[in-house]
Amino acid sequence: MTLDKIAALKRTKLFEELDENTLRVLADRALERRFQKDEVLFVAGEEARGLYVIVEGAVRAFRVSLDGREQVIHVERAGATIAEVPVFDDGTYPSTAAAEEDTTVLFIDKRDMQHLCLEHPKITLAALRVLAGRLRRCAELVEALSLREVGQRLARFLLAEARRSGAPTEHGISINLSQTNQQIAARIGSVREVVSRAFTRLQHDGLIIVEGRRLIIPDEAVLETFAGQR
Amino acid sequence: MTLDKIAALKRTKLFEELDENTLRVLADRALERRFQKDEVLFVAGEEARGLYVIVEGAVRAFRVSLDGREQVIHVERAGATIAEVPVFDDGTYPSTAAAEEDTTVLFIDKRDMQHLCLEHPKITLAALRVLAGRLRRCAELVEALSLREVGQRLARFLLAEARRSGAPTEHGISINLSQTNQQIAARIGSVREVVSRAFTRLQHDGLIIVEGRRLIIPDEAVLETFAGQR
DNA sequence: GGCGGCAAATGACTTATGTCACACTCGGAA
DNA sequence: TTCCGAGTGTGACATAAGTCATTTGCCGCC
Repeated sequence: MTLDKIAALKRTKLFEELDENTLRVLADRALERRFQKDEVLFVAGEEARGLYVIVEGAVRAFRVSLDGREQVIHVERAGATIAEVPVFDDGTYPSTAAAEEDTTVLFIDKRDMQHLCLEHPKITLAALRVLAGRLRRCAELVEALSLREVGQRLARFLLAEARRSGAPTEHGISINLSQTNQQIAARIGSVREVVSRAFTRLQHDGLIIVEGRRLIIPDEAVLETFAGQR
Repeated sequence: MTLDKIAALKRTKLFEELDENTLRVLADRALERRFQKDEVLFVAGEEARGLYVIVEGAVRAFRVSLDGREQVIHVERAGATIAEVPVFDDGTYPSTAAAEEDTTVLFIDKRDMQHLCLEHPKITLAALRVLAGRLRRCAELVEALSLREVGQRLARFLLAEARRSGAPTEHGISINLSQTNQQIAARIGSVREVVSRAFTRLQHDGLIIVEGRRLIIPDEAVLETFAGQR
């Protein structure tokens, strides 16, 4: 069904401004693909063939060290796109990408994208905004890795999760952690055990309340201060 | 003198494709400013007013920790631009920027840039490529900080310097280091002393030959292997 | 209702990195 | 030449973070 493809495209920052006709054409050329959790979409260094629109699920872009440790560069969810960088600068994929959960994507050929950009300058502008945002986050990550310790990085991660999926309750913001400590570690640049200890520490200091995989941030401002957020 | 302004603009990736007339108009509206070494162009978090084109010298964009340690996000030299991100996504400056040496820049108002983009889609495309490249490097930096140790990060830094300003000699690639160990530390995410030791180590292992602030990389490939470069 | 397996917690230990202190080198200015 | 200051080198030490091994807890499934 072409219909939900169109809807999926329209949800993205990149294509939200396209008219119905162009969307339809694009949707026709877009390939639907499904990936199971941890299945790899593409590998860093490969020649890039196109862009991925996430219809459902989530994808992480990451790098791996020789000993197998992963560092996540960014995670994108439904409505976002992956692999814009190599599509726009004609290089290889800068990171490896894998499904963070079972995921459905639309694949759009690089050439289709490039033609589209020439005909619809709005897409180029939208892409520019997307990349600018990603660059901001990337700089943030660099700062965190270099200048903050693990506890602070975890605090920042939790604050981000709270903003993304947290629910206010009478005792504070409640979060259902969908990630394992392992996954969190890969995002904040650490390892499982250290994340586990950092959690214990935050809880002990009263900055968070942990109940299994659900947790509560009693006071966002206090946690932000601890995180050294500006 | 408007003439050298035009030349300076034409040297950039962003404006190289503009015709003489548009360049002239842009040059007229561009403000020339000079900064001494370590003078600050703008501070992270400030409302962004415009874009900087580096005419001469170099500028570093960085973040600082509470205890004053700096982490450089990127360094740009003559012919490059600084602060595209906030100009294109209308936010605040993501990092603080300071002159890495005595520097001359052209300041272009954000609005001028935005108008220019609407009238000249090529600029938008060029900007896209610039940001894509920057994102690549930023991901590289994240990987290095998270998954490589200081010795490897230093090796990567030296390889990059070799490519930028190295000269081939009969004994290998020769580099004149213009940065102090302090500056290098801020770029690779470490501190002066540790960089100093890392240098000693690389030299001891025969990966580099040091003669004061000039050094030689006898075998680029070997150093690359050590750096864990793909 | 018990079994199996994955993830979390935790103690014990190692290590890379950062901190502090101090001595040394070098080049420019007077 | 001598002095000065900035930058470098290096030993001694502190510590956050990573590694390893083991236990505990939880949850789904047979």
